Amino acid sequence: MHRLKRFLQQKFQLPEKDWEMIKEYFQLQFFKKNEYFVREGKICRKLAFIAEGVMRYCMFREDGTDITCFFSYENDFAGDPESFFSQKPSNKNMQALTDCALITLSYENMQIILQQYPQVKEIFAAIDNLVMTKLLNQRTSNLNTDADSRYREFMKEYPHILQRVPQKYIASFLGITEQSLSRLRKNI
Amino acid sequence: MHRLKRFLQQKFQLPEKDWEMIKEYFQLQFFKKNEYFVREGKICRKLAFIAEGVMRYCMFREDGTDITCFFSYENDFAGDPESFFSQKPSNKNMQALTDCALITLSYENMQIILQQYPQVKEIFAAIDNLVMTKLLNQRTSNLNTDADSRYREFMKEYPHILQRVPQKYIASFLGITEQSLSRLRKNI
DNA sequence: ATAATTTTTTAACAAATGTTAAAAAGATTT
DNA sequence: AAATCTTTTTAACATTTGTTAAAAAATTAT
Repeated sequence: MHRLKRFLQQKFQLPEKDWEMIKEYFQLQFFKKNEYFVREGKICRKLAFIAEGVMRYCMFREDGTDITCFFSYENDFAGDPESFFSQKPSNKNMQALTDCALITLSYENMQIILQQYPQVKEIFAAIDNLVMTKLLNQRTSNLNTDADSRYREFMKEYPHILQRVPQKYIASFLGITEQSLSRLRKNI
Repeated sequence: MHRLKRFLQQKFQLPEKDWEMIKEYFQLQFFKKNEYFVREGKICRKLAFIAEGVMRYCMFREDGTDITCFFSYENDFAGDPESFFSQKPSNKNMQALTDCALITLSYENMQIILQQYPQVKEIFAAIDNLVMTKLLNQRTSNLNTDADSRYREFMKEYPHILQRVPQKYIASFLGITEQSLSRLRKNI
């Protein structure tokens, strides 16, 4: 819990007393490696702050290929905003790649917070912006270069993830096969 | 102007009287084909609603390659949110690909609206969500398939854009060269 | 209309990545 | 510790995409 508090205070100057008011609406939940936090076809009923662990946002194509859209780890958010805010079934999955500690907020509790403590709306909006910016930059960074450069950039940008997740997921994130990734790693 | 009004009313149920109050803060601006709305290194001082035209969000690599991150057209938004909200220089460009009619909102005017008409905040937040969702799905759709499938998916998803912009931009959006795109188009 | 510029196509060859299959290495369970 | 399962590497060959250069087609400017 303490991690979320520190994050909100440092990044968004959430006042101590506001934290005291809203903290009871959050719940600390643990997910084992490979468990799913969001499932295709089901409604995403909670958003989460990742206190500990690495997760991936992924899709499964009809032909069986498994695509990692992106990774999230400590101090980032998890969940499918599209499904969460609309409370309609998600078309994506979010999976824990390590044992994870998530601080979750249910849809109902979010409603309560927004109604009772409207000053917190600004923070929710700021988080939205943060996530949007992350998405914008991610799309940007790995386009139009060969797999080798993409992997080098990945190593620079996400050194923390590199050690903690199987290469197959990194490969699918980069848009190549695990064999290709293994091959290009030889030349580095 | 009328297009923005209709959009906000239909999508977000903006009340007529709210529109009457805020409309004076927007400005109708025209951009000629190939002109830039956002420039790398400059602060994005306005956000825009695209009333007419097609734009692209792009980057120029040091090696001279020109990357199209994505396209936007009628009823979508334009501008670099990261630069706009932080009022720091942008690292991206937004270029008109056809003659465009934009309904713009300056940073100063946004501040005024948010202060004087706080009920509009919800709509701004909803727009943020809309943009985020678009970004999420875009990242998702064109990963881990060959260029041919990506192009076919692009045709399905963005039939409007197809006819209106040079193929080289579509190629750079798909992550291939214009020659490769031309080649695969032969087989369709 | 003509000229100039930009965009699209074509082709031959090079380089990168996919596919398949198998072995090796590493991790996890019994 | 052994057995099982998962991940990573390797290799040969096929396919896709990039590169270079040039011509053709389309668009824009004079």
